[in-house]
Amino acid sequence: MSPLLDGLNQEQLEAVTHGQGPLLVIAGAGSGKTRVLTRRIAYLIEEESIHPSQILAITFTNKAAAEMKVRVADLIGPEAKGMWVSTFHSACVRILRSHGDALGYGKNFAIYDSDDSEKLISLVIGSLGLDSKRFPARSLAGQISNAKSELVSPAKLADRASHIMERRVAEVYRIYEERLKAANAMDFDDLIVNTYLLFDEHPAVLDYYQRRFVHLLVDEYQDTNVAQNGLVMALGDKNRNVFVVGDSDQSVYGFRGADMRNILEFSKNFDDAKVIKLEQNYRSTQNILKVANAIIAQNSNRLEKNLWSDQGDGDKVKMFVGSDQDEEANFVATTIHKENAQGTRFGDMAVFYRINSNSRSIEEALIRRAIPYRVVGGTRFYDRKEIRDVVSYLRLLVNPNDEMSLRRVCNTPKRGVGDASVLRVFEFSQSQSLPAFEAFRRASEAGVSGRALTGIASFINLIDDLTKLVADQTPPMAIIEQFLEKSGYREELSASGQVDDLARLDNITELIGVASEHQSLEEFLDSVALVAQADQIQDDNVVTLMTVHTAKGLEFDLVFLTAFEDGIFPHSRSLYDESELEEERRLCYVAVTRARKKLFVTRASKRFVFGSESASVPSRFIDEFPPSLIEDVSQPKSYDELRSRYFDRSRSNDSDRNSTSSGISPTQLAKFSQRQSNPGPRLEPSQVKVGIKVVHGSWGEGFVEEVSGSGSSMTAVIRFRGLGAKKVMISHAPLKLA
DNA sequence: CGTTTACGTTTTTTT
DNA sequence: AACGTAAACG
Repeated sequence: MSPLLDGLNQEQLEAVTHGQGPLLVIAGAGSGKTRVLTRRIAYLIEEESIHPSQILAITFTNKAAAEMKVRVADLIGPEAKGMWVSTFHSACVRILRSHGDALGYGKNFAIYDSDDSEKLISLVIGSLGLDSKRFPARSLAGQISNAKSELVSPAKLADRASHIMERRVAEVYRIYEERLKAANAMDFDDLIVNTYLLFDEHPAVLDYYQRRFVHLLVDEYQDTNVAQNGLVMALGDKNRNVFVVGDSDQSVYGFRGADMRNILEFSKNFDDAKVIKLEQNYRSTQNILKVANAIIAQNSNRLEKNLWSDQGDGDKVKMFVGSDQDEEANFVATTIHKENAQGTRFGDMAVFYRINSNSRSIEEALIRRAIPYRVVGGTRFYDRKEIRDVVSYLRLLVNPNDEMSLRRVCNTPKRGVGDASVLRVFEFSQSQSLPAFEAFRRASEAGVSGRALTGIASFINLIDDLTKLVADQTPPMAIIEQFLEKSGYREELSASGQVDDLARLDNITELIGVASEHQSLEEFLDSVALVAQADQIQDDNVVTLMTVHTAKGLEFDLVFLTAFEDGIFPHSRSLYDESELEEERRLCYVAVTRARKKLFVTRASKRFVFGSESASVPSRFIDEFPPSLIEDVSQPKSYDELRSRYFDRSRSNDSDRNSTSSGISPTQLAKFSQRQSNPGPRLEPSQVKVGIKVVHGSWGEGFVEEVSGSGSSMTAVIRFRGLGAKKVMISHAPLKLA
């Protein structure tokens, strides 16, 4: 027997060796679906003589795609490189870059993220004279996105509208689409929708891809939306070799249009589809699984299945209630510390929360205990102002009519181009049907004069100069360098001398580092546009903090599920809608099933929400945990524990920070965690000696005054100029030799 | 045109 | 509490 099939159970084997035709794999949490997918691909190539280029595999994140490629290559060798393994969005970009012109888009179209599209929608709302209170951009962006993900065009939405408000939404949608097209830009949803339309309207293109992709494999099928499902159906229509894997119990993206029906009705779309259920869990202890099963059993809208494991019972789920969020966070940090002392790697522990804002108190507690961690998600690196500025410039060099980028940077750095002038230029562009950049060139005709006109002229010169570099195929990293010099952007930041601005320069340096890994500007920009939060996860032995959504697909020995309170988890917006509550419950199921060995569920009796303190009620889901599988660990059990709590508190209060009560300032926190997420060349613990001069990424130069501990837990007291002495963890802090 | 100030809004979750 | 936008001032 081929080694490809070693160690597979009966169902896994059946899935991997499935012949032709559609197959639905219902894969419970931890049932080895990644394994099945990779083996399946390898099997197709090795045993069924399918060429790698004939395979299209869709994963949920770019990181998962990269990993899958590596795993398949491990099995069958480097020829796996020719496969398309990517997310829906990446695959669509690839298709649209080569065939999107058939839809009237240039090949150099820009990709708008949700920020860009919300701002553009906001402009449209303004241009229609609508009241931004009654028509919030955010809400409209959501409605438009939902329409798109269900393949509803502006015209259809207008037809369907029964109320004046809805007609307005449809109108905004229509004009938004026009503006996108004029800017030669697509938003995230367009990438999917336009690929769908491309196939729908151009049978020859569809035919080409149908012939090319003999086998389709799609992971996380429960999280596909109508448009994505339509794409799969279209592509798979010819060969019908559609292999989808999913678990409707883990569908947690309903809010962005994901539709469980795609998986529930797969067998209707393909009436000859074979269905295989994977129910043996290889990940968690029995107790954890029993809890998970009990929770998800409360949902009515689901396919029955029962996960089982032949592993031992393991620990009970430990519950902790703190008096407030700090006590809760302290418990988490203390427990992590203890578990680490007993041999669990930091990298095998994770802290989950329902909403990003809950990371704050946890971070503070971890910093106090000098525990290395990384926050995944939250404010993304690519959402930082300086990064967006640079990226906008780069986008303009590829597509000068990218309206949102033009608006963002035509006065960055300051050139005296104010709102009024920008408005004139864009009105001129629209009234004369001129491409946006052309309107900038003819700004004087648009009625711009004086300082603003000079500013625009120098802006255009800058873009023209930089565009020449692109034409000469200058590497992206060199283009950024040139931009920083010629535009005066670097000078503006370094001249200000503000700590924040220096941190921004660091971020840009980091962006240059990422850019250096890319050959062409276009390719670099595509990768920037499509990074997922989960793509930032890397294995370097630190505790991972993230939302439950981001944690989907991951696993850890030890998991903390925090802020488990009604209104937070389940979220207050879903309390009164049964189907939304079911989605929250699935989310809870996802959280619980991430844990291999130990699960801690924590909450606080009161917590700060919107800056004021409010009482918290335990999550209603707690009642669904089988009582016999819960252990309450709230009461401090030993003198040691009491003492360590006291110790933590007092230390947090008498720190030498000159800031106010609440400990760590948000900007410090941001810098700290951002540093975590992007490790650069660091100072080795062994290099640190009392008396040496070092440079800290955010705090500048300082002298080492004291050193204690060793290896990864080594700490030093460093005196920074103007800031006093700080205690830092060497392996954790952004330190370099001065 | 740009900076400062006041007020209102925010927190679901993300490609 | 923190951030962004709208209004007021220089």
